[in-house]
Amino acid sequence: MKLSELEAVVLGLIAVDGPCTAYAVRLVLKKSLSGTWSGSAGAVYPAVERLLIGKYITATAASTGLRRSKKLALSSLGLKALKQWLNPHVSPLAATVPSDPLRTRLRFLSLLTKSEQKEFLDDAMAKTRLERDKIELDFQQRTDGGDNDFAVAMAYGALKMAEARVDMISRLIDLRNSRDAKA
Amino acid sequence: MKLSELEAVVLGLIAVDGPCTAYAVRLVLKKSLSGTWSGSAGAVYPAVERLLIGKYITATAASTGLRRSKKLALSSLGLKALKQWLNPHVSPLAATVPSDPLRTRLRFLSLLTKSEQKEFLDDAMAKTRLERDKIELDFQQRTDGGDNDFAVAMAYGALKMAEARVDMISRLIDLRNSRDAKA
DNA sequence: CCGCTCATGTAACTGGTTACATGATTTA
DNA sequence: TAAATCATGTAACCAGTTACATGAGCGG
Repeated sequence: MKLSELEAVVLGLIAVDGPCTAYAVRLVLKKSLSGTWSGSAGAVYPAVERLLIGKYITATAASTGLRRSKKLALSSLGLKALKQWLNPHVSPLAATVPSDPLRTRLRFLSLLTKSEQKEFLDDAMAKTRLERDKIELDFQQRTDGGDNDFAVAMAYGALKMAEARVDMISRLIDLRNSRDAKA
Repeated sequence: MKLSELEAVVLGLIAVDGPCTAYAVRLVLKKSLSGTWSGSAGAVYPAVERLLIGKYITATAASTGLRRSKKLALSSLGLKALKQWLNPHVSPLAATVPSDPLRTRLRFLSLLTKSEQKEFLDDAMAKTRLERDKIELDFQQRTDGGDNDFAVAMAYGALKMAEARVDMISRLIDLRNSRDAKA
């Protein structure tokens, strides 16, 4: 009854995006802006298999012509498991600040020379800005497109997070510039 | 020459915190505010072993009395590997917005009843606020304590990220409250 | 002397990655 | 008709988790 993060997301997608194929789930994961979800076959199909074994979902053959295909649907047990997973008591990890590989790397920047540090920070600035712009666009589209509150909130959260990263880098660059100016 | 995220962090800690024991590294990971790093023996010791095999670090026996202990030190090869790891070209993942288990869960909130949703959001609000306060304190301490720029920047980034999460939740709550008021 | 912390490890398990494989269908 | 995409899967590999084990030193 304890779902992995991927299992839960797959189950959740089957639940909210209606009965669908495993492939459809894969595509959603692949296209998600966050790089966390690879949506690789080697991850998704075994996860679906486990969900089937656990009776969290049911599969019905739905072949269009000769092409084999399975439509996956949520079971009542699956809904129960999902609600469990959503229970904050069960997933305390949802409370702690997520780790950020970029932030992690800052810790070790002192190992680089001054010019290497500058290079790193300039690159990070450019990339985080780019990312923020991409997400801002997505947020705008969802807002204008009248997506449901939750989807908009997710986009908003992602945007704020992207802005946090830009802030972090630009503040560091400014700080170092002012230090250099003084010296 | 391709380091896992954990291997790189272990290597980096050995590099910046001077020669130290594997246990010392474990403690740093355990105490880190972000829940990503468990610092479990089963992860750290094998990682150290791999770094030793790869000649990224060297070990010298440093037993105090009868207690066995190994001091780990960075090698020049290790420094090279770390610089590689810091190279943005090598770690593009550092550019994408990090995934957030809380944000992930928002996507599936529509499966809950209205009151369950409220419960979830209120709990999330309380917890993210608490987390933000904790991190704010840490940031203050580092600023006042004259920590180096990078450590302060990391704390700042973590704070901004915590604030982003609070924003995300509070905005969603407000939005739903105003919807309810209208209805 | 009992229990906690220091300090090291090991073994079983699990879940995700990479890469491969198959065959049907669509599109250029 | 060749290439891309739909749709399914499998197998080897790897790293991290959980849990266990050992033994020295230290504080109450």
